Amino acid sequence: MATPRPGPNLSRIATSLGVSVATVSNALSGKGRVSGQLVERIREHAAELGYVPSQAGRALRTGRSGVLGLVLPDIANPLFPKIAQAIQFAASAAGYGVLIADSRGDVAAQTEAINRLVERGVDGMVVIPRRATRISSAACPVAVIDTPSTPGNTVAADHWQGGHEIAGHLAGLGHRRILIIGNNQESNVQNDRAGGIRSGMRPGMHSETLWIDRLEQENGGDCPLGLPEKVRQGFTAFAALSDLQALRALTELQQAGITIPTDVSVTGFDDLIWSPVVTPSLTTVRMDMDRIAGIAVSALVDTIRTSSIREGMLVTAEIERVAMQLIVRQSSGPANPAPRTSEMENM
Amino acid sequence: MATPRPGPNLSRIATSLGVSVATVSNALSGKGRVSGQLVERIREHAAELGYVPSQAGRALRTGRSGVLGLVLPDIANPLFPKIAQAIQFAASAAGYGVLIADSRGDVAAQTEAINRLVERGVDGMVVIPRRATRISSAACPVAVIDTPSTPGNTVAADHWQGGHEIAGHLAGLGHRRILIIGNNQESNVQNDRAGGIRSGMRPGMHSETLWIDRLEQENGGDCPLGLPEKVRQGFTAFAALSDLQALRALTELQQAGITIPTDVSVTGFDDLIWSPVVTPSLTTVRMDMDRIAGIAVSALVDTIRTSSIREGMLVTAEIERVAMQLIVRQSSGPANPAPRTSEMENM
DNA sequence: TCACTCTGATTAAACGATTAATCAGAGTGA
DNA sequence: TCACTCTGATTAATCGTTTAATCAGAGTGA
Repeated sequence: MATPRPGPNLSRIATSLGVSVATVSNALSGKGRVSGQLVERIREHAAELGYVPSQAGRALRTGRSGVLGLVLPDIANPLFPKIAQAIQFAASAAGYGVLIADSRGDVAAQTEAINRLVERGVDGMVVIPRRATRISSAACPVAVIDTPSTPGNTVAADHWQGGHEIAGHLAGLGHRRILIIGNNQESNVQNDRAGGIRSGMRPGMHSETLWIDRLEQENGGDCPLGLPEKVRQGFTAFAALSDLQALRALTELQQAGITIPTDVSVTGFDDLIWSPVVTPSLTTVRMDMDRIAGIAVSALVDTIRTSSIREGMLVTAEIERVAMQLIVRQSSGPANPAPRTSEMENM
Repeated sequence: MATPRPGPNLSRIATSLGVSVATVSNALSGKGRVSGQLVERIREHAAELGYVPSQAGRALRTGRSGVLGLVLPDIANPLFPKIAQAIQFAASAAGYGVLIADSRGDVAAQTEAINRLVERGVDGMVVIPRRATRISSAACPVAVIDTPSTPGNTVAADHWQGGHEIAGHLAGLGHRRILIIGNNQESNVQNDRAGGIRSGMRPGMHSETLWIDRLEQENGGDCPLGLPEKVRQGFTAFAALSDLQALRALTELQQAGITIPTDVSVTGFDDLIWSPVVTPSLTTVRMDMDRIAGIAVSALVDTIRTSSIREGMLVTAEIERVAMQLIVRQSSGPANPAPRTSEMENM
């Protein structure tokens, strides 16, 4: 039943060198008062013994676990791999581990997931909220990554500016009628992106917004978006608020015999995994996840280090919006004043 | 500097009820000898005080952290969300937390990531290896999810059978010439899938395999696959070994004016997020990740519970292959004996 | 010489849980 | 009455680390 931890502990190093555990601890941590040469001897011996400090022992004493929680209520979002990777990388660099928690999309279960993380003793957590969920009850510092317009947001991509980039790109190509395609009207992120597109349009340009969630509520899931009809109405550019919707638009248009980018242009957001490999490759806007994660994690870690009492508080960072970068590929091109409507058949 | 853990501990409950901590511990864990009514009183009082056991204290004493590691060397794989979700869900149900670790695709960094997890004191870990990486050095039980043909595999989808399903489906639709499209010739998973397809073909059928990694090595990344040429050569079905490749094939064919499924059929693997929403929606084969994760985690947890000494061992499960399920959608249809090659132009 | 400071180390007390060992008392059988 | 068992509880040790408090000894100034 006894499961002794393998490897040496402070006590073994201490007796082996004929000093006290406190001295070994001080030597390794650089605190307290230990003579220079003894520090060296201890460090050397610890290294050759392959000493690894016990997280459990340390956590028990200090009250800090060295672990951050990552809450992803919308784990189905294909952005997840990038987010998780970036957060984990940043946390790892700061000496923290990352405990993941998702709630299968369920909104109520989000609180449950957060509580579980707190029970596990995370020192803080990074939350990417599904909607504008209020994170307040957590008993630890919380960094929120959503969009700058969300109250309580710590840091996020500047989705508005990203939309602005898209609009500028399309305007420069001569597009005048733009269809914005989103899939969740409640989403702060998507609304900011759409707002950015609209604000970036030049005089004489016109836009309309198609919300897929509403469309599917009426017509059932995975229904056609009716984009060929929109082409007939004179739209020459389709600006999706996520690459997934861009892909949906792209394939629906292609299937209807509409050629991209000759006939119409399609753009997306996020530069997801498939964007470079589909034909035509997708013009999109990328967020610098590494930088965002770095800022969020370092702000979180700072708060953890300075806050003496374990309290639930929203972390703030100096830089709170990170610019998005336009990636021009092959799905966007000069506006065609008269797309060949002959070939268009609604499937 | 002192950061007292919030909330009550065993000692507070004990003094508050006038009993000893040992009794409280016994009452809550159900071990030892405590009278029925005292157990009830203690449980009640603990509940109303909102007692949450300290993982650190428990971990220090028992040598068990209650945390599993999840190693995903190929985090760019879009399967990741499903895997992570399934593993986390299964682990959570078994009372474990999940610590993630990835190595940015770097093979050497995989060992590093594993070591970090061990240092953090995980009780065991689930590894999805990139290639046939030998996992042996870890100082804890390891469950491997790859493919049944990998030596040391714990549990996995029956990729071979999945390929068999695809081949049967295409054969039933009258296809005779199938192009298999993979992107990594080293991958055990992809080779099993391809092998399954070949073994499921009926007499008179012919297949060829296109490895994208080799093609890109010659022609540069994101190069066209040259599929229209293959159509001209008489291939009527394109069986990709992953939905990402299927998507690449689908869009390349559509762009060349080839209609799916009228002219040719395209199938994939994994039922990734975009498969139902592209046009035409993708016929694919899905693995039961929840079941696989459930089996892996419960086998892992069993091993952890029974192995008295902390040792590195490969976990085995009773069921080691889980059937894949064919999802027929709109990208596959009856073979067209003479696809209209007139419209085909190589981009 | 005495009081004082400074350095370099040690002692010992936590942190919170688990658990083997112990113990008081009641009941039982001879 | 004595020895024994059984029950229901307590005592105390332990896991590994951190850190405040203490201490011995050397150096210093008066």
